[in-house]
Amino acid sequence: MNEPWDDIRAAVRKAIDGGLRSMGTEVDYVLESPPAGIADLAVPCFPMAKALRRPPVAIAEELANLIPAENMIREVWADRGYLNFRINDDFLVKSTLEDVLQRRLDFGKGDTRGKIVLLEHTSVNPSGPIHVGRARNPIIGDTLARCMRHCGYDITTEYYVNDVGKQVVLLTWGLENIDPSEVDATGRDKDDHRLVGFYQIANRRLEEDPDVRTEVASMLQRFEDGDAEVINKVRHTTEMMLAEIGTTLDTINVSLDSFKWESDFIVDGAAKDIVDSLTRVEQCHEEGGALYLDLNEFEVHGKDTRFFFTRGDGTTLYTTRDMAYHLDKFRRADRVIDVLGEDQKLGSQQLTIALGLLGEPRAPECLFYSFVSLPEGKMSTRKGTVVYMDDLIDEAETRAYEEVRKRREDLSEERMREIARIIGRGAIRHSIAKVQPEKPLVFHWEEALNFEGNSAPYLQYSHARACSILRKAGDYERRADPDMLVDPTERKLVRAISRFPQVMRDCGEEWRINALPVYGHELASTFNQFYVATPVLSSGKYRDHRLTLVECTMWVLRNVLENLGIGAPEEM
RNA sequence: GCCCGAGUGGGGUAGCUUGGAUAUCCUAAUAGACUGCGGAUCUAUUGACCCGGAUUCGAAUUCCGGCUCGGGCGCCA
Repeated sequence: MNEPWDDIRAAVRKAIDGGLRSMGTEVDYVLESPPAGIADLAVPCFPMAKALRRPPVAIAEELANLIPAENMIREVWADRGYLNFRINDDFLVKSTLEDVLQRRLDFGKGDTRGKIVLLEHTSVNPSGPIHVGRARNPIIGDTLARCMRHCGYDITTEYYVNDVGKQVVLLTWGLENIDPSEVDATGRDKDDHRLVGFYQIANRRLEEDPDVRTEVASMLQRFEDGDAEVINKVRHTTEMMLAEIGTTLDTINVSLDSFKWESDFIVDGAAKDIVDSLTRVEQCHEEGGALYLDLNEFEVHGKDTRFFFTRGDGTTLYTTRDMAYHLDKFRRADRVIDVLGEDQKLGSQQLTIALGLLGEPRAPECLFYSFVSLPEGKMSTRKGTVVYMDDLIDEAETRAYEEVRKRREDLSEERMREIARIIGRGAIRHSIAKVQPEKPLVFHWEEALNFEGNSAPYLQYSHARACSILRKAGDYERRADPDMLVDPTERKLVRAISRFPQVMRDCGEEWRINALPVYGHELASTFNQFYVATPVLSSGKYRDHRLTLVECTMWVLRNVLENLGIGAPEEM
């Protein structure tokens, strides 16, 4: 699908190529979008100077004289070594608006790719409620999945359920051995919040009491030996936790397409197969019964270059099972994407190298994010120094409710609650999605729950305002006549709309999802400028055209919100 | 100690992949606009590229060296 700007850029390139040919050369050049206001498109002529052995200023001037201002090009001029273009707005207005009217939420959608993508995200340990330290994972993962889907990829999202290992086993032990009266019951009435108290106490016992250590170790051993009783008990605990985590994720509009259980790779022998294969690799060595690969030649190391894949007792390790999981993923998909916390970087490198040694040519594509921390430091479920997602969501909804009640006394209680839910939840997703994943993020209540400026409510409000105009307008004829949309604010708005497809490509192809909130704010802001400057309903012969522009804006705003996983209420 | 990230106005943030013209936007502060199609709005002003070198006609962007912060360096997950 060709978007308006693709056609424009192609036409401009053709004209430049023609100009260069008349000069008797075919040098490479970059066609860039200069800072707003200077020009629409520009070619810096400095890099050509060497090849043409002429000063950049002269090159730009000669090219400007050689290229005619016709068709899509309205004006060509040279400025201090730049070749500048002003493009024909009329074409942009007509093609953009017609495109949006016709495709609505499919505007900017890419052609279907033949490839299947498996995107793993969230995969948090099911040992406690999800907290905001990990909040970036589901939000980044789900937003990326939405954007890539919009770009035409066939995406399946998957949660890898960590039901093997000390954490869940310890929790299961705690549920059986800790007297419920010992557990602090101040938490909320939700299983994950109830269970986490057992987990914290169990951790303390484990540190203090050697007998507990022995008991838990024996449970772990039985689990790894495939003891059905232990496995089922642990699975039961995990299922309880997972269901509640799912409920939390659901409130912020995140749903996973599938769940893969780590223990499956023990039960079906895939983890053992990995061990057998790795044993035959030349880098494999043994120490005290434990097996490891020496990754010296790959320059990947922690304390040393050894990467252990079994314990001395022959049981497998997390990364060993993760290898089995990745081979399974590669069987199911063409591309495998993992959204991971930055603490997984080393493990992920080791995993990729080990897979390579087994003859797997593909590697997972990883998106790492840094953790959200509190002003006083890192969050820890074990230590109880956390802000839970459920609490953050509640707080956001409460604050949103107060705002709605202030403004909309006419609405029913139920409707106010409903709108407050959409606004509060959206604000959380937006505040996380707008920051580049690798940037450190310190959690502040006021910032996460900011409803002004560059925030979800600002986008939602602009959308609701557009809906309101369209509601009041009733029937109108959809028209996209450039001669009737000549006001600078109208032209600016059309330009903002026309950029959406490019932004979506940036999000889906380059994984720059934070570009979407940035763009959304620009679009909403441009719409608000148009709104104060230009009457719509009472604008006589312009009415239909302006309503068409409002409708197109509404579709694109909704499209932005949809790809961010944020609700778009028609009133608020 | 070694490895990997991040440092942009008072606070937050975009731009960095592919060097280019006047560094984006929010917030804050100050001053203003509107009986309007919804004021969760709009306009104006103030204010920043961690430090030092190098490459270049040109560096927030590339390279080298520091500093500060986060993460990693388990026969944990």
